[in-house]
Amino acid sequence: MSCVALVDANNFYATCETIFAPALAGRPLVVLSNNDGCIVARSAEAKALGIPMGAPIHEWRTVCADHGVVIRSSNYTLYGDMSARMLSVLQDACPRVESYSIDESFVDLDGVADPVAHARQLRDDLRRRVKISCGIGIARSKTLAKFANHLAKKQAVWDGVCPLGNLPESRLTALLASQPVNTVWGVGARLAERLAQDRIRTALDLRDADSLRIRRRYGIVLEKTVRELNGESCLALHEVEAERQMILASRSFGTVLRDLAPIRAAIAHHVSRAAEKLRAQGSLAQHVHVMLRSNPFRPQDIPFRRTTLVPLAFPSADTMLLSRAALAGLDALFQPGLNYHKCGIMLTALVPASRVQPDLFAAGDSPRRQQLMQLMDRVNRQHGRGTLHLAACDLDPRWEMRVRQRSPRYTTCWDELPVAWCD
DNA sequence: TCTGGGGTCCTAGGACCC
DNA sequence: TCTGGGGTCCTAGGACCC
Repeated sequence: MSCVALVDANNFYATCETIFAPALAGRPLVVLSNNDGCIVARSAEAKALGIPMGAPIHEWRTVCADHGVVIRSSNYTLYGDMSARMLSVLQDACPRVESYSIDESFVDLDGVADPVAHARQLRDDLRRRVKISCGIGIARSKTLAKFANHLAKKQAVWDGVCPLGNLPESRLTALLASQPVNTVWGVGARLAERLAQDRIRTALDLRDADSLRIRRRYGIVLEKTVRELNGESCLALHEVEAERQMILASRSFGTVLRDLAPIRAAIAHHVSRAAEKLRAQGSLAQHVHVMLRSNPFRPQDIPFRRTTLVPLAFPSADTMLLSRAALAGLDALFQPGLNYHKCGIMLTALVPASRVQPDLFAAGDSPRRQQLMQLMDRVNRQHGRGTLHLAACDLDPRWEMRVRQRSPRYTTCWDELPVAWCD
């Protein structure tokens, strides 16, 4: 792979919100995280108001009110569906595509006669067919393609497509020198701080650093980054999504909880979601971890943050069995008298269901229960998530998160289809 | 009042084995 | 006086990503 493109949607969640509500286009808009807590996406107009990524919304309510900012809860059903549409447009045009995140894909352009023309065509297709505008970076390695994409979005001169490979060396050097080291993929705030002590402050400094020294001081991951910045492709394109090594389901509560009952209902709910994912990838879990914690941002609360591991007697994907294990773990963790804020479960030590031999003595999931799980998954796929669920999930709804301003699920829910005209 | 969720990979250190 | 060395496996924690 010596020519790779990164296609990345601009303001993806914010754009999704405007596609079926065109009256919102051109207005400042922010999308909130789960539980309506933080700002996780902003339209260009909201960015122009100085509203930062990741800020808690309550600190920005006044600014939003003063400037008529539209506030939306996140609608992952809608974003997931728009993401699938983007991916299918890319796959129509390119044989080798890696879906890297909900709004980004790597595309192999090796052997394409005119990669820039190809990228421009892709960009037009996405705009026409999905109404999403993208930036595209093209380079010799994934890390450089990410860097190019960053430039394509940030600097208007590129008109959305930045091909690093076509530039004279002096221009590339100047571009790398113009960007701080933390704009490089894989360099976060912590690493940037440490690198600065070694006088590595720009992307160029990192590219020109001694890779052996980087390996000794920072590890093998950053060494690969350095080599990638030098145009050596070290990170392969992953066309098929790998099976998950762990499956996590957690949520903060809509309100502070002190009782065990609603937390038990939450855990049963999280196990159900995780077990569904587990069965979807054809795996069994051997360990269930349960997590329970207080709100770290409330200094008046007694800090609490604990995890417990419940090993299973045999690998399983049975919601009821996993749930029983998780609830036992929760009961062991729970202490009366504390304010709780979030709980979750994690399934680990996953093995492919096909590889587990049924043991004569240690029983596995019984065939009848496997059939029941298959039926449950089928019903929930056809009639909506949660149609068939454990009674334990219903016992106490006080844990449920806040979703005050979610837009309709325009593309995946019959009752919420957009109305084009009416009498 | 109010601060997300779901992943990956690497490393260090301890237990254990021969 | 003096107490090995190399390997594996597991876990916890840290850093990163979107």
